[in-house]
Amino acid sequence: MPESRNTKAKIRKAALRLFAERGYNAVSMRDLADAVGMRQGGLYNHFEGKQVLLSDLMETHMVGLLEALDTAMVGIYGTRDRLEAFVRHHVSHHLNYPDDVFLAYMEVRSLDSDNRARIIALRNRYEHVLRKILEDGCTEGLFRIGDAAVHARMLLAMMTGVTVWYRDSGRLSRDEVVELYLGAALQSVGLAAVPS
Amino acid sequence: MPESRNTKAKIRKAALRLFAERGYNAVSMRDLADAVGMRQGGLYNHFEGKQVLLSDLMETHMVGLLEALDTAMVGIYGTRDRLEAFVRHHVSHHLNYPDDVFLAYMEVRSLDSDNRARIIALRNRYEHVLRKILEDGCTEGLFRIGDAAVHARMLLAMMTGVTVWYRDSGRLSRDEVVELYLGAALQSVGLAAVPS
DNA sequence: GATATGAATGAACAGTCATTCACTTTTTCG
DNA sequence: CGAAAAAGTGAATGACTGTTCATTCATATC
Repeated sequence: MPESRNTKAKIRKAALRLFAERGYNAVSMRDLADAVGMRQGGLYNHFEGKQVLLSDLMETHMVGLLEALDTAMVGIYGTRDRLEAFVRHHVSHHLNYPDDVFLAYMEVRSLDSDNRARIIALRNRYEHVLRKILEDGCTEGLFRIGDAAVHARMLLAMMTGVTVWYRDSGRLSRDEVVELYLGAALQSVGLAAVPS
Repeated sequence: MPESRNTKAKIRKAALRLFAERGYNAVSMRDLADAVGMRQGGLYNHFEGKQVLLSDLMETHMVGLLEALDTAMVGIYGTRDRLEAFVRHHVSHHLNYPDDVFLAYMEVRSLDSDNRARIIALRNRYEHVLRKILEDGCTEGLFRIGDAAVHARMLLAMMTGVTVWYRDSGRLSRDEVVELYLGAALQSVGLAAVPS
Protein backbone atom coordinates (compact mmCIF):
# COMPACT_ATOMS: atom_id res chain seq x y z
CA MET A 1 0.00 0.00 0.00
CA PRO A 2 2.75 2.50 -0.72
CA GLU A 3 0.67 4.22 -3.39
CA SER A 4 -2.46 4.54 -1.29
CA ARG A 5 -0.98 6.60 1.53
CA ASN A 6 0.85 8.54 -1.09
CA THR A 7 -2.19 9.78 -2.96
CA LYS A 8 -4.01 10.59 0.25
CA ALA A 9 -1.08 12.74 1.29
CA LYS A 10 -0.90 14.30 -2.17
CA ILE A 11 -4.58 15.21 -1.99
CA ARG A 12 -4.11 16.78 1.43
CA LYS A 13 -1.09 18.72 0.27
CA ALA A 14 -2.74 20.00 -2.90
CA ALA A 15 -5.97 20.85 -1.07
CA LEU A 16 -4.05 22.76 1.56
CA ARG A 17 -2.30 24.88 -1.01
CA LEU A 18 -5.35 25.50 -3.18
CA PHE A 19 -7.68 26.27 -0.28
CA ALA A 20 -5.15 28.65 1.21
CA GLU A 21 -4.46 30.29 -2.13
CA ARG A 22 -7.94 30.75 -3.56
CA GLY A 23 -10.28 30.05 -0.66
CA TYR A 24 -12.36 26.96 0.09
CA ASN A 25 -15.40 28.01 -1.91
CA ALA A 26 -13.37 29.03 -4.94
CA VAL A 27 -11.75 25.60 -5.30
CA SER A 28 -13.78 22.87 -7.01
CA MET A 29 -13.23 19.17 -6.67
CA ARG A 30 -12.23 19.22 -10.35
CA ASP A 31 -9.53 21.80 -9.61
CA LEU A 32 -8.29 19.67 -6.77
CA ALA A 33 -8.31 16.46 -8.82
CA ASP A 34 -6.42 18.22 -11.62
CA ALA A 35 -3.78 19.44 -9.18
CA VAL A 36 -3.30 15.90 -7.88
CA GLY A 37 -3.33 14.41 -11.36
CA MET A 38 -6.50 12.33 -11.18
CA ARG A 39 -10.24 12.57 -11.87
CA GLN A 40 -12.71 14.01 -9.38
CA GLY A 41 -14.48 10.72 -8.67
CA GLY A 42 -11.35 9.14 -7.30
CA LEU A 43 -11.04 11.70 -4.54
CA TYR A 44 -13.99 10.11 -2.80
CA ASN A 45 -12.04 6.91 -2.26
CA HIS A 46 -9.90 8.87 0.18
CA PHE A 47 -12.23 11.47 1.69
CA GLU A 48 -15.93 11.42 2.39
CA GLY A 49 -16.36 14.85 0.88
CA LYS A 50 -15.09 18.39 0.57
CA GLN A 51 -16.25 19.53 3.99
CA VAL A 52 -14.61 16.57 5.72
CA LEU A 53 -11.40 17.31 3.85
CA LEU A 54 -11.43 20.91 5.06
CA SER A 55 -12.14 20.14 8.69
CA ASP A 56 -9.57 17.35 8.60
CA LEU A 57 -6.92 19.76 7.37
CA MET A 58 -7.81 22.36 9.96
CA GLU A 59 -7.95 19.94 12.85
CA THR A 60 -4.63 18.39 11.90
CA HIS A 61 -3.10 21.83 11.89
CA MET A 62 -4.56 22.94 15.22
CA VAL A 63 -3.54 19.72 16.95
CA GLY A 64 -0.05 20.01 15.52
CA LEU A 65 0.15 23.61 16.63
CA LEU A 66 -0.81 22.69 20.19
CA GLU A 67 1.64 19.79 20.27
CA ALA A 68 4.44 21.97 18.99
CA LEU A 69 3.58 24.50 21.66
CA ASP A 70 3.73 21.86 24.37
CA THR A 71 7.16 20.69 23.35
CA ALA A 72 8.37 24.27 22.98
CA MET A 73 7.31 25.09 26.54
CA VAL A 74 8.51 21.97 28.32
CA GLY A 75 10.89 22.72 31.17
CA ILE A 76 10.48 26.48 30.92
CA TYR A 77 9.11 28.07 34.08
CA GLY A 78 10.06 31.73 34.29
CA THR A 79 7.29 33.99 33.05
CA ARG A 80 9.54 36.04 30.81
CA ASP A 81 11.12 32.87 29.43
CA ARG A 82 7.69 31.40 28.80
CA LEU A 83 6.66 34.46 26.84
CA GLU A 84 9.84 34.29 24.80
CA ALA A 85 9.30 30.60 24.11
CA PHE A 86 5.70 31.20 23.09
CA VAL A 87 6.60 33.99 20.68
CA ARG A 88 9.47 32.08 19.12
CA HIS A 89 7.32 28.99 18.74
CA HIS A 90 4.36 30.86 17.29
CA VAL A 91 6.25 32.93 14.75
CA SER A 92 8.52 30.14 13.54
CA HIS A 93 5.62 27.71 13.30
CA HIS A 94 3.73 30.26 11.21
CA LEU A 95 6.77 30.83 9.00
CA ASN A 96 7.18 27.11 8.48
CA TYR A 97 3.52 26.28 7.77
CA PRO A 98 2.00 29.43 6.30
CA ASP A 99 -0.68 27.65 4.27
CA ASP A 100 -1.92 25.68 7.28
CA VAL A 101 -2.13 28.79 9.38
CA PHE A 102 -3.75 30.89 6.72
CA LEU A 103 -6.36 28.21 6.07
CA ALA A 104 -7.15 27.72 9.75
CA TYR A 105 -7.55 31.46 10.14
CA MET A 106 -9.52 32.30 7.02
CA GLU A 107 -11.83 29.35 6.54
CA VAL A 108 -13.34 28.85 9.97
CA ARG A 109 -16.55 30.30 8.61
CA SER A 110 -16.66 27.70 5.84
CA LEU A 111 -16.97 24.91 8.40
CA ASP A 112 -20.35 23.57 9.36
CA SER A 113 -21.28 24.31 12.94
CA ASP A 114 -20.09 21.07 14.56
CA ASN A 115 -16.66 21.21 12.99
CA ARG A 116 -16.42 24.92 13.67
CA ALA A 117 -17.10 24.40 17.36
CA ARG A 118 -14.32 21.81 17.58
CA ILE A 119 -11.79 24.01 15.83
CA ILE A 120 -12.66 27.06 17.89
CA ALA A 121 -12.29 25.05 21.08
CA LEU A 122 -8.76 24.14 20.04
CA ARG A 123 -8.02 27.75 19.17
CA ASN A 124 -9.26 28.88 22.56
CA ARG A 125 -7.00 26.40 24.32
CA TYR A 126 -4.08 27.86 22.40
CA GLU A 127 -5.02 31.45 23.14
CA HIS A 128 -5.46 30.59 26.80
CA VAL A 129 -1.83 29.56 27.15
CA LEU A 130 -0.67 33.01 26.11
CA ARG A 131 -3.27 34.76 28.24
CA LYS A 132 -2.09 32.79 31.27
CA ILE A 133 1.49 33.89 30.69
CA LEU A 134 0.42 37.51 30.44
CA GLU A 135 -1.72 37.28 33.58
CA ASP A 136 1.17 35.72 35.50
CA GLY A 137 3.45 38.50 34.32
CA CYS A 138 0.95 41.06 35.58
CA THR A 139 0.50 39.56 39.04
CA GLU A 140 4.27 39.28 39.36
CA GLY A 141 4.55 42.97 38.49
CA LEU A 142 6.82 42.00 35.61
CA PHE A 143 4.63 43.12 32.69
CA ARG A 144 3.02 46.51 32.26
CA ILE A 145 -0.09 46.01 30.15
CA GLY A 146 -3.63 47.30 30.30
CA ASP A 147 -5.55 44.05 29.94
CA ALA A 148 -4.14 40.54 29.67
CA ALA A 149 -7.00 39.07 27.61
CA VAL A 150 -6.94 41.91 25.10
CA HIS A 151 -3.16 41.93 24.98
CA ALA A 152 -3.13 38.21 24.19
CA ARG A 153 -5.36 38.85 21.19
CA MET A 154 -3.22 41.78 20.14
CA LEU A 155 -0.05 39.70 20.19
CA LEU A 156 -1.65 36.76 18.42
CA ALA A 157 -2.99 38.98 15.63
CA MET A 158 0.35 40.73 15.34
CA MET A 159 2.33 37.50 15.13
CA THR A 160 -0.08 35.60 12.94
CA GLY A 161 0.05 38.42 10.42
CA VAL A 162 3.59 37.41 9.52
CA THR A 163 2.14 34.91 7.04
CA VAL A 164 0.62 37.73 5.02
CA TRP A 165 3.82 39.40 3.98
CA TYR A 166 6.80 37.10 4.61
CA ARG A 167 8.47 35.56 1.58
CA ASP A 168 11.63 33.45 1.66
CA SER A 169 12.86 35.46 -1.30
CA GLY A 170 12.77 38.70 0.73
CA ARG A 171 15.62 40.48 2.46
CA LEU A 172 15.06 38.88 5.89
CA SER A 173 15.69 35.34 7.02
CA ARG A 174 13.14 33.47 9.11
CA ASP A 175 15.36 33.71 12.19
CA GLU A 176 15.72 37.44 11.78
CA VAL A 177 11.97 37.79 11.52
CA VAL A 178 11.46 35.73 14.66
CA GLU A 179 13.82 38.00 16.56
CA LEU A 180 12.06 41.12 15.29
CA TYR A 181 8.70 39.82 16.49
CA LEU A 182 10.22 38.77 19.79
CA GLY A 183 11.64 42.22 20.37
CA ALA A 184 8.34 43.90 19.58
CA ALA A 185 6.38 41.48 21.76
CA LEU A 186 8.69 41.98 24.73
CA GLN A 187 8.60 45.76 24.45
CA SER A 188 4.82 45.68 24.08
CA VAL A 189 4.52 44.16 27.56
CA GLY A 190 6.95 46.71 28.96
CA LEU A 191 10.14 44.62 28.89
CA ALA A 192 13.36 45.76 27.32
CA ALA A 193 14.74 43.71 24.45
CA VAL A 194 16.95 40.80 25.44
CA PRO A 195 20.10 42.16 27.13
CA SER A 196 23.07 41.01 25.07
CA MET B 1 -36.54 59.16 -7.70
CA PRO B 2 -36.20 59.02 -3.92
CA GLU B 3 -36.62 55.24 -4.04
CA SER B 4 -33.83 54.69 -6.55
CA ARG B 5 -30.92 55.89 -4.45
CA ASN B 6 -32.51 54.16 -1.55
CA THR B 7 -32.45 50.68 -3.08
CA LYS B 8 -28.92 51.14 -4.32
CA ALA B 9 -27.86 51.98 -0.78
CA LYS B 10 -29.84 49.04 0.59
CA ILE B 11 -28.11 46.69 -1.83
CA ARG B 12 -24.70 48.00 -0.84
CA LYS B 13 -25.52 47.69 2.83
CA ALA B 14 -26.87 44.15 2.54
CA ALA B 15 -24.00 43.06 0.30
CA LEU B 16 -21.47 44.45 2.74
CA ARG B 17 -22.93 42.50 5.61
CA LEU B 18 -23.44 39.25 3.70
CA PHE B 19 -20.04 39.32 2.02
CA ALA B 20 -18.33 40.04 5.34
CA GLU B 21 -20.34 37.40 7.15
CA ARG B 22 -20.22 34.47 4.73
CA GLY B 23 -17.58 35.43 2.19
CA TYR B 24 -17.99 36.71 -1.35
CA ASN B 25 -18.12 33.29 -2.99
CA ALA B 26 -20.62 31.92 -0.51
CA VAL B 27 -23.20 34.63 -1.20
CA SER B 28 -25.34 34.24 -4.31
CA MET B 29 -27.15 37.04 -6.07
CA ARG B 30 -30.37 35.34 -4.95
CA ASP B 31 -29.24 35.50 -1.32
CA LEU B 32 -28.44 39.16 -1.77
CA ALA B 33 -31.76 39.92 -3.47
CA ASP B 34 -33.61 38.11 -0.68
CA ALA B 35 -31.81 40.18 1.94
CA VAL B 36 -32.78 43.39 0.14
CA GLY B 37 -36.35 42.21 -0.42
CA MET B 38 -36.35 41.96 -4.20
CA ARG B 39 -35.69 39.48 -7.01
CA GLN B 40 -32.23 38.79 -8.42
CA GLY B 41 -32.86 40.36 -11.82
CA GLY B 42 -33.48 43.76 -10.34
CA LEU B 43 -30.03 43.98 -8.85
CA TYR B 44 -28.60 44.51 -12.32
CA ASN B 45 -30.45 47.80 -12.67
CA HIS B 46 -28.13 49.17 -10.01
CA PHE B 47 -24.86 47.27 -10.49
CA GLU B 48 -23.21 45.80 -13.57
CA GLY B 49 -22.49 42.57 -11.77
CA LYS B 50 -21.27 40.87 -8.64
CA GLN B 51 -17.61 41.60 -9.19
CA VAL B 52 -18.27 45.30 -9.75
CA LEU B 53 -20.33 45.37 -6.58
CA LEU B 54 -17.47 43.86 -4.57
CA SER B 55 -14.77 46.14 -5.93
CA ASP B 56 -17.08 49.12 -5.48
CA LEU B 57 -17.57 48.27 -1.82
CA MET B 58 -13.88 47.76 -1.25
CA GLU B 59 -12.78 50.89 -3.06
CA THR B 60 -15.33 53.00 -1.20
CA HIS B 61 -13.97 51.67 2.06
CA MET B 62 -10.31 52.20 1.23
CA VAL B 63 -10.90 55.73 -0.02
CA GLY B 64 -12.90 56.53 3.10
CA LEU B 65 -10.17 55.07 5.28
CA LEU B 66 -7.52 57.23 3.62
CA GLU B 67 -9.69 60.35 3.87
CA ALA B 68 -10.38 59.72 7.54
CA LEU B 69 -6.66 59.27 8.08
CA ASP B 70 -5.92 62.57 6.38
CA THR B 71 -8.34 64.50 8.56
CA ALA B 72 -7.12 62.70 11.66
CA MET B 73 -3.53 63.73 10.96
CA VAL B 74 -4.06 67.32 9.90
CA GLY B 75 -2.09 69.80 11.99
CA ILE B 76 -0.19 67.12 13.90
CA TYR B 77 3.56 67.29 13.42
CA GLY B 78 5.39 65.66 16.32
CA THR B 79 6.38 62.10 15.55
CA ARG B 80 5.00 60.71 18.79
CA ASP B 81 1.78 62.65 18.31
CA ARG B 82 1.49 61.40 14.75
CA LEU B 83 1.83 57.81 15.92
CA GLU B 84 -0.82 58.37 18.56
CA ALA B 85 -3.15 59.96 16.02
CA PHE B 86 -2.62 57.10 13.58
CA VAL B 87 -3.34 54.43 16.17
CA ARG B 88 -6.44 56.20 17.49
CA HIS B 89 -7.74 56.73 13.98
CA HIS B 90 -7.05 53.19 12.85
CA VAL B 91 -8.56 51.40 15.82
CA SER B 92 -11.65 53.57 16.11
CA HIS B 93 -12.28 53.41 12.38
CA HIS B 94 -12.07 49.63 12.57
CA LEU B 95 -14.41 49.55 15.53
CA ASN B 96 -16.91 51.75 13.70
CA TYR B 97 -16.83 49.92 10.36
CA PRO B 98 -15.94 46.32 11.13
CA ASP B 99 -17.71 44.80 8.11
CA ASP B 100 -16.00 47.17 5.67
CA VAL B 101 -12.62 46.40 7.15
CA PHE B 102 -13.16 42.68 7.31
CA LEU B 103 -14.33 42.60 3.71
CA ALA B 104 -11.42 44.68 2.44
CA TYR B 105 -9.01 42.42 4.28
CA MET B 106 -10.49 39.02 3.46
CA GLU B 107 -11.73 39.35 -0.08
CA VAL B 108 -8.83 40.93 -1.89
CA ARG B 109 -8.18 37.58 -3.49
CA SER B 110 -11.74 37.46 -4.85
CA LEU B 111 -11.07 40.53 -6.98
CA ASP B 112 -10.02 40.18 -10.58
CA SER B 113 -6.51 41.36 -11.24
CA ASP B 114 -7.26 44.94 -12.30
CA ASN B 115 -9.46 45.69 -9.32
CA ARG B 116 -7.03 43.92 -7.01
CA ALA B 117 -4.15 46.08 -8.21
CA ARG B 118 -6.14 49.24 -7.53
CA ILE B 119 -7.13 48.16 -4.01
CA ILE B 120 -3.62 47.04 -3.12
CA ALA B 121 -2.22 50.36 -4.30
CA LEU B 122 -4.57 52.14 -1.90
CA ARG B 123 -3.59 49.78 0.90
CA ASN B 124 0.09 50.44 0.26
CA ARG B 125 -0.47 54.18 0.44
CA TYR B 126 -2.08 53.66 3.83
CA GLU B 127 0.66 51.40 5.14
CA HIS B 128 3.27 53.84 3.91
CA VAL B 129 1.96 56.58 6.21
CA LEU B 130 2.60 54.44 9.26
CA ARG B 131 5.98 53.28 8.02
CA LYS B 132 7.03 56.88 7.51
CA ILE B 133 6.11 57.72 11.09
CA LEU B 134 8.13 54.79 12.37
CA GLU B 135 11.12 55.67 10.23
CA ASP B 136 11.01 59.26 11.45
CA GLY B 137 10.87 58.06 15.03
CA CYS B 138 13.94 55.92 14.41
CA THR B 139 16.06 58.64 12.82
CA GLU B 140 15.07 60.98 15.65
CA GLY B 141 16.22 58.34 18.12
CA LEU B 142 12.76 58.41 19.63
CA PHE B 143 11.65 54.87 18.85
CA ARG B 144 13.52 51.68 19.61
CA ILE B 145 12.46 49.13 17.00
CA GLY B 146 14.29 46.56 14.91
CA ASP B 147 12.87 47.37 11.48
CA ALA B 148 10.40 50.11 10.57
CA ALA B 149 8.82 48.31 7.61
CA VAL B 150 8.27 45.10 9.58
CA HIS B 151 7.08 46.99 12.62
CA ALA B 152 4.49 48.83 10.53
CA ARG B 153 3.06 45.50 9.39
CA MET B 154 3.13 44.19 12.95
CA LEU B 155 1.19 47.16 14.25
CA LEU B 156 -1.33 47.08 11.41
CA ALA B 157 -2.01 43.38 11.91
CA MET B 158 -2.29 43.88 15.65
CA MET B 159 -4.74 46.76 15.36
CA THR B 160 -6.78 45.38 12.48
CA GLY B 161 -7.37 42.23 14.50
CA VAL B 162 -9.64 44.16 16.82
CA THR B 163 -12.51 43.48 14.43
CA VAL B 164 -12.22 39.76 15.03
CA TRP B 165 -13.11 39.80 18.69
CA TYR B 166 -14.66 43.12 19.67
CA ARG B 167 -18.39 43.16 20.38
CA ASP B 168 -20.34 46.13 21.67
CA SER B 169 -22.02 43.80 24.14
CA GLY B 170 -18.68 42.97 25.77
CA ARG B 171 -17.18 44.38 28.95
CA LEU B 172 -15.12 47.09 27.23
CA SER B 173 -16.24 50.29 25.53
CA ARG B 174 -14.80 51.33 22.20
CA ASP B 175 -12.86 54.16 23.83
CA GLU B 176 -11.34 51.81 26.38
CA VAL B 177 -10.27 49.48 23.58
CA VAL B 178 -8.70 52.34 21.65
CA GLU B 179 -6.65 53.29 24.71
CA LEU B 180 -5.54 49.71 25.26
CA TYR B 181 -4.29 49.47 21.69
CA LEU B 182 -2.63 52.85 21.97
CA GLY B 183 -0.76 51.81 25.11
CA ALA B 184 0.44 48.59 23.52
CA ALA B 185 1.50 50.34 20.32
CA LEU B 186 3.48 52.98 22.19
CA GLN B 187 5.24 50.45 24.36
CA SER B 188 6.01 48.31 21.31
CA VAL B 189 8.09 51.14 19.85
CA GLY B 190 9.84 51.68 23.16
CA LEU B 191 7.78 54.57 24.49
CA ALA B 192 6.24 54.63 27.92
CA ALA B 193 2.47 54.87 28.13
CA VAL B 194 1.05 58.37 28.05
CA PRO B 195 2.27 60.27 31.14
CA SER B 196 -0.79 61.32 33.11
C1' DG C 1 -54.30 62.11 -21.26
C1' DA C 2 -50.29 60.40 -23.88
C1' DT C 3 -45.64 59.28 -23.53
C1' DA C 4 -41.15 58.32 -21.74
C1' DT C 5 -38.33 56.41 -17.95
C1' DG C 6 -36.30 53.78 -14.42
C1' DA C 7 -37.27 49.87 -11.49
C1' DA C 8 -38.81 45.26 -10.67
C1' DT C 9 -40.17 40.79 -12.14
C1' DG C 10 -39.71 35.84 -13.15
C1' DA C 11 -38.50 32.75 -16.44
C1' DA C 12 -34.71 31.13 -19.07
C1' DC C 13 -29.65 30.56 -20.23
C1' DA C 14 -25.47 28.02 -20.27
C1' DG C 15 -22.38 26.58 -17.16
C1' DT C 16 -20.48 24.70 -12.72
C1' DC C 17 -21.05 22.59 -8.30
C1' DA C 18 -20.37 18.32 -5.06
C1' DT C 19 -21.53 13.87 -5.09
C1' DT C 20 -22.77 9.05 -6.76
C1' DC C 21 -22.05 4.87 -9.16
C1' DA C 22 -21.35 1.05 -12.38
C1' DC C 23 -17.29 -0.19 -14.26
C1' DT C 24 -12.21 -1.10 -15.26
C1' DT C 25 -7.59 -1.17 -13.74
C1' DT C 26 -4.03 -1.84 -10.44
C1' DT C 27 -2.17 -3.58 -6.31
C1' DT C 28 -1.90 -6.78 -2.46
C1' DC C 29 -1.43 -11.16 -0.50
C1' DG C 30 -2.49 -16.08 0.34
C1' DC D 1 -1.13 -17.92 -10.24
C1' DG D 2 -5.61 -16.16 -8.79
C1' DA D 3 -8.75 -14.07 -5.83
C1' DA D 4 -9.90 -10.23 -3.05
C1' DA D 5 -9.42 -5.52 -2.11
C1' DA D 6 -8.27 -0.96 -3.22
C1' DA D 7 -7.92 2.82 -6.46
C1' DG D 8 -9.24 5.27 -10.49
C1' DT D 9 -12.42 6.36 -14.29
C1' DG D 10 -15.93 8.90 -16.70
C1' DA D 11 -20.48 9.66 -17.16
C1' DA D 12 -24.61 11.00 -14.90
C1' DT D 13 -27.36 13.36 -11.09
C1' DG D 14 -29.93 17.32 -9.45
C1' DA D 15 -29.12 21.52 -7.43
C1' DC D 16 -27.21 25.94 -7.81
C1' DT D 17 -24.31 29.71 -10.21
C1' DG D 18 -24.17 34.74 -12.41
C1' DT D 19 -26.31 36.90 -15.93
C1' DT D 20 -29.82 38.18 -19.59
C1' DC D 21 -34.17 39.67 -21.21
C1' DA D 22 -38.98 40.35 -22.62
C1' DT D 23 -42.42 42.03 -19.95
C1' DT D 24 -45.00 44.69 -16.40
C1' DC D 25 -45.58 48.42 -13.35
C1' DA D 26 -45.52 52.96 -11.21
C1' DT D 27 -44.15 57.38 -11.58
C1' DA D 28 -42.72 61.79 -13.82
C1' DT D 29 -42.82 64.96 -17.85
C1' DC D 30 -44.84 67.22 -21.75
